[in-house]
Amino acid sequence: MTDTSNANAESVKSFSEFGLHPDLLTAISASGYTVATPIQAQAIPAIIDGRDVMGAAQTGTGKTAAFTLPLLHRLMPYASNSTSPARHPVRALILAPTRELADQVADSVKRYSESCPLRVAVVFGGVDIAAQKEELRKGCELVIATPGRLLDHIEQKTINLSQVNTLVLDEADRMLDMGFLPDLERIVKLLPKSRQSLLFSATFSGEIRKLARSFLKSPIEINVAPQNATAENVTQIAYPVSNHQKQAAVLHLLKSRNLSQVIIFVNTKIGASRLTRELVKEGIKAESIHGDKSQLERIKALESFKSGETAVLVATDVAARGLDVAGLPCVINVDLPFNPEDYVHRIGRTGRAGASGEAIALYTDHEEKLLEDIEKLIKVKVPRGALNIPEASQSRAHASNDSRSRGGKGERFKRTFPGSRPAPIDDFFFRPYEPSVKDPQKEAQRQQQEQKWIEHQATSKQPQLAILLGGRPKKNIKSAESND
DNA sequence: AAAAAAT
Repeated sequence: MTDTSNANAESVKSFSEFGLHPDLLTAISASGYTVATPIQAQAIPAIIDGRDVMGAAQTGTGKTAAFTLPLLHRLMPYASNSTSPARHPVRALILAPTRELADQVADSVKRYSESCPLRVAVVFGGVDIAAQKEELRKGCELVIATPGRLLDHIEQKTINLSQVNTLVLDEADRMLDMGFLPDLERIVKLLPKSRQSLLFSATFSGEIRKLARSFLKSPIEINVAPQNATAENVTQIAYPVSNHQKQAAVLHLLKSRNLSQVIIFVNTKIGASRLTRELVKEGIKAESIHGDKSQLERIKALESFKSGETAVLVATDVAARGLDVAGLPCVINVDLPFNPEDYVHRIGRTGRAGASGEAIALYTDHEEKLLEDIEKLIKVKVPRGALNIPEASQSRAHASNDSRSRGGKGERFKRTFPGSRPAPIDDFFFRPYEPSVKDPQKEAQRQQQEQKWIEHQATSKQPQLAILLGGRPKKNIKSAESND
């Protein structure tokens, strides 16, 4: 209801102006921040005042700090060194849609609260529940959770939410998309009625407004990002390819451009695993993240990407939203998302915090409609380009010729680099091919799935992927053009 | 059509 669009238009606020707790200011400046982003400038004072807030902001606008800082500020009076669990009831609850996001918010909270005796617990599925129970038993002022595991704790009576005076729903639109509404309702029912509620969402759809009406009380509305806008500092381009060229096109892009790091989005979990395997086979330092991986694998993949150890992260939409990889220069959409809004989120992983970024999309005839839908949504025409993929990489004939050499796969990369030495710049993308040790049962399952996929590809009359069968293509081998 | 989330 409050129009804030012209508030703070010209004023740049420094963090010291908000009256935040000195310990927080120390942590903020230790993180190298001095000036608040627009959403922070608007949200921090409102949250400190105890108001409910409904915030629309693209991720990468400093949204997380916009609520974690004032939240911690308000929790400060409760900070205590007491070891009595009774002295540490849960006073604030942050809910996020994916485990990675919950973890990421927790990272941010922990960074800002490092020096104060506030206790923070992170609660999500896919990991051992016993450790979480123990932390909760000891007591903690702030809990960051995904809804499913939180309900698990609620049922097991290992958490008590009766003292929660602040609720944060992060990425609320995503939570609705994922069907969390019933879970949210169950959780919110357990919270005191008189509390502060904060809701953050990429957009304010009708559904979100409805949610806000039922969970928030006369919220201050903050809208710093035009809806569905893509950052101006992200250069977009789309290349038409045929389906069987996609993999070769990715390799071509990785090798011809001087990209330090890139997230590659695909639409399926199997597709992510497959592409990753092929990239690794090509000597590229790639890892994948998707919902069929164990939580440990997901955490590890994300960590090694964030640390810069991995050059390419192949992801499903589990990573489309909110993930913050500092200074990521490029995102490649190998498949266009079914939902045009997801395109906006995916490419929002780059060009964050004012940096410039590049968003490359590959699209087939089949996906042209999707690209048009995306353009309608973002109200921008995505420039089309042309890729000059080396012919050898796309050759089917070559694939069958060369398939005998499969036994020697990876031979080329057998030499190993010394353990943890950082790779030289020129080798940044490349690392030796090391088949990983796998759970035989899972591996059989995976192979079955892959076989299904391959059969599907065959029946849908798509040419087999050259590289999938042929290993690393030799250059300058001419071949018949595929005719599609 | 896909993906995500408790086990």
